[in-house]
Amino acid sequence: MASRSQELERALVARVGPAVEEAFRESLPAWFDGVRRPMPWREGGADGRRDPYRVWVSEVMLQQTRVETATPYFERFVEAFPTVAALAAAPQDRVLKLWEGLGYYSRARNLHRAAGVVVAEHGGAVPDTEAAFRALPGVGPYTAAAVLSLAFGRPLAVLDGNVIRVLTRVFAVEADAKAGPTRRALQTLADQLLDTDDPGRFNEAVMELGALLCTPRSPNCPNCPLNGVCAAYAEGAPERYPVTSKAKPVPHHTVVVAVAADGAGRLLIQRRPEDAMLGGLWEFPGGKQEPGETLAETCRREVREELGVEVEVGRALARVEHAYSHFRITLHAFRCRLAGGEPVSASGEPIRWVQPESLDDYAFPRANRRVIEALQAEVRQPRLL
DNA sequence: AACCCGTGGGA
DNA sequence: TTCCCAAGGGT
Repeated sequence: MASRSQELERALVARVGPAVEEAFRESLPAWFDGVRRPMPWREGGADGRRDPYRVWVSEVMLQQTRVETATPYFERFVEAFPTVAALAAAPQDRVLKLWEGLGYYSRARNLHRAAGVVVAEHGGAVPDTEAAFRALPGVGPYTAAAVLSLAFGRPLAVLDGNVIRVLTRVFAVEADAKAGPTRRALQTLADQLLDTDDPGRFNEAVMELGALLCTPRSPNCPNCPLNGVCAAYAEGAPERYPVTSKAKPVPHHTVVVAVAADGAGRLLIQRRPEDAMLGGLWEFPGGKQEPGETLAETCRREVREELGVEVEVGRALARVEHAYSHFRITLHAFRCRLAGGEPVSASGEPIRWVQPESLDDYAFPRANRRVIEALQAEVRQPRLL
């Protein structure tokens, strides 16, 4: 009894004939050479080869992130940490500060950890075999195939969102593109199509096609080098693919944070646990409003629970709407004053009193950064009451 | 397998 | 405004 992925695999691979192979291995790379966008991690060194470390950093930053968004982060990051050894030697706070605003912060923590492993176990050289590189934290099937093909010429086909979109269209795949069996079948298909003479060029060509022409909403089929072999184009409705299940509704929470100052005007911040969401970043103490609570009550309870001290809640400082990956919040920030006692973190995480100007030295999540912006705007234009 | 994990931009 | 989703990985 064949599994669903095996059945789909056979059906797809059976459709790979000379015309399809020529389209993917000749027409597509030729098109790519003409439109290839310059990117800082695409520059080769004196020997014409790319620095595996820079390719690696770029691929991690590009996970679920647009090229335009990642590019300035990449420039600053490799400037600060030019080598694996430099990254491994850096304190995590500094790594997270350079990642601030890019999101999915476990990527930064894992990359930092992985750099330590590369130094400790591979003499600082990025592993050039699939098994060794894949074993590093934060390196999954996509990143392994991307780095090893682009930097070392290994014959591994990438399967990312672009490739999934291109393949499900060319082959008119009706199955749920995100489901495991479908992904496995598409990986096999990509492996089959891969041009082993220049895997890096092939992989980048498919991804560039997905980014520039075979886009989710309104694909530019008339200019596509694959339109002669594309089933979705022949059907006349390429945007119907890939087929995916509907996203489930996201919950909404009301969150309150305390911007508490001491006599010297310093503000109280705390670091989030490493294994939590936004792990390792700093924030103002606070938390979710519970049913029946006023905002001030939430503020007092959260500070009491987290730091063991009472606060007097002052006036509202900011109201921030923010969407995370799987829920939304409305965040209310209040000026607060400690009513006595020294705050002690109940979770054991570091807390710190810092001058408002020094807040820029710490990595904060976006919503907290909005609160800081409101704080700084107030300094420039003080309230008169 | 299903869920968790950020953010910004475009339609 | 709301929704989608972008060079995914971990659990």
